[in-house]
Amino acid sequence: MDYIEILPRREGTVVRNIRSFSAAEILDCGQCFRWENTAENTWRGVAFGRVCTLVEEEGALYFPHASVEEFKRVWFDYFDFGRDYNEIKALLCQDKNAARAVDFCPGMRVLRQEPWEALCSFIISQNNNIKRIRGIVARLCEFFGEPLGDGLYAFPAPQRLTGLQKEDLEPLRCGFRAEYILHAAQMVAGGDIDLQAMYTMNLDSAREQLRRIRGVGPKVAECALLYGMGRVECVPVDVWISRVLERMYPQGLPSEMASVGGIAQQYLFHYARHSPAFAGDA
DNA sequence: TACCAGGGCCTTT
DNA sequence: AAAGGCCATGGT
Repeated sequence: MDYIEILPRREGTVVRNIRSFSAAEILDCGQCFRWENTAENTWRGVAFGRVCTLVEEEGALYFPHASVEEFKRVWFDYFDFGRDYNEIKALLCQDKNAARAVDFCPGMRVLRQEPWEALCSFIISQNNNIKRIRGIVARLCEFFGEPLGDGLYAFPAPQRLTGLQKEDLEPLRCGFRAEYILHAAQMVAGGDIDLQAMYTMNLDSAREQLRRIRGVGPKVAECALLYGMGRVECVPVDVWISRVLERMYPQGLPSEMASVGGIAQQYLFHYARHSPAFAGDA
């Protein structure tokens, strides 16, 4: 297990003995849409209604604006420090293909984002590219989220969006997704769907409930469960993963990986999109 | 069943 | 600079 050390600094918190962490791999891989590389080794983002600054140092991570208490309460779980990635990587690397992907991005992790933000973000993500998704999400937060200073905004709660008409979302320029967002907000705010319960409930029931939302198909439901509800056995299949499955796993992912299939998918997705080796190999 | 809407980014030409 | 491909879902 990674035993990370969490220590106060005069300003903020430093975390040492971190393995398996690369901010670029984690924050710029299409699993989240609100982090920016603001300076060398420095990233700034918003999650759980809080601004977070993160500096990658030699063998450590520095959170200049987070107290030890806030780190433990919010960011420890968000960055999934409670999970032993070394153990998972060891398991995945028994397979030759997965080992290549893990070697390509050994600092990858699956974030534990807020359920509503993940659901809403991945509704926006459908039939869309990462650049544009980031723009739409940014405008959604600017128009409807609580200001947090520094020109940053919280992700708007579903309650904030109920009662809006799709015309009200025109400034987001999200096209046909506007009515999907509003329908999702109504279902969640109205209690028709309990996102919190989806952390632990039967997986197929969760999938079924999510798919009652207009605009939520199998891919989006799987993304919401994986990135928003901590369901790491979920494997969203987009075109990239579909290529990976075709070429590397025509019989499907090995059953040994099933319990962490979503994490395996994260390595493989990044590998397929960015490795010249994958692109070059017909 | 097959096909298209919606729109902006990307790659190729 | 222009053209064409891409994308997840729902509706026709």
